[in-house]
Amino acid sequence: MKEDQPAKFLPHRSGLAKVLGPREAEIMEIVWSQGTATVGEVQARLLGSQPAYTTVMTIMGRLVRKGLLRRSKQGGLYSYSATVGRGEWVQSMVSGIINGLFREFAEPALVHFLRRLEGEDEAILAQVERIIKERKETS
Amino acid sequence: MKEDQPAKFLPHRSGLAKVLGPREAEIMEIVWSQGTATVGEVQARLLGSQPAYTTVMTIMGRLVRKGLLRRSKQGGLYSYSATVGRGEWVQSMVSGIINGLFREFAEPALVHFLRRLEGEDEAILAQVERIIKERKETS
DNA sequence: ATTGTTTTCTACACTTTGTAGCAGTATATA
DNA sequence: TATATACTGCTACAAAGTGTAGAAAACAAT
Repeated sequence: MKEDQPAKFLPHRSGLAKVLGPREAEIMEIVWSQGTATVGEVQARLLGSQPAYTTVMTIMGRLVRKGLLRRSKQGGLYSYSATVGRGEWVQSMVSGIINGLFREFAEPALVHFLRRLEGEDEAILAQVERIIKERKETS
Repeated sequence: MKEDQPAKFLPHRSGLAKVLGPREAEIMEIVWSQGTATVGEVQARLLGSQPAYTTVMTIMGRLVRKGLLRRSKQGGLYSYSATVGRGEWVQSMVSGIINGLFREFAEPALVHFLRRLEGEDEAILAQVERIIKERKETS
């Protein structure tokens, strides 16, 4: 699994907007849900505050530049699709952030993780136990 | 412990510049190391690319606005000091990021955390074991 | 009071993101 | 084929955050 190391993480925002602009996030969600989409289709799905067609195009162009979308001519007009699946992308984004955190703030990060761990449910604690056990046997 | 929820986290930068501007970070480090500092003192310590006095002042003023510094008149000129200690600030900053991560991406965050855990040293694993044991006894 | 330092205020550049217009090209349909 | 419609490329602008610094006002020390 690649670790994408997103440019920024904004803890106070919600969803993917923690990492992308709110519009960018909205558009990625639409493309992921459709698998493939044209600018027009995306615009049509932006029900609430529907931005101009060209606005959607600009943003999608930027997403291509950022490597999140790819596009190919499909009978005269472009068809956009995500370069990686949503789950995969989220996982590598999250991993990148955690690694960035540990790279410089390992101790406080661990402190907080462990504190959170105390509140996790049984199944997860069991999994953690298993990891530790395996490590013991290996070393 | 408060959780400050920093506005942004930039995994690719180093040190506090992951959360503050590079200059802002540099200045905070100086203030933390001195305990208390004037604009002039901070400027004097910015050895490499020494910015103008007023540049330092602008940045320190912004840090006051952000709540990281506080200042008080000390015989005619301002004396700046951090509102919280470095360790404390780092801890709450890191906690805020991790919480922000878990709030929406709990599963991938946990996945990655556990994967990291496999590489941690004995002492930490022992600590994790203890946490789990305590939890078992409590419930 | 004159000089030198500090502070306040203001300004500007650059980047990212959201916004959109205009002009040109391609498609479709009469 | 000609014209309407849709799409694309390019350009532009605003707002926020950050780094930069000057001008002018306030203040301290001699």
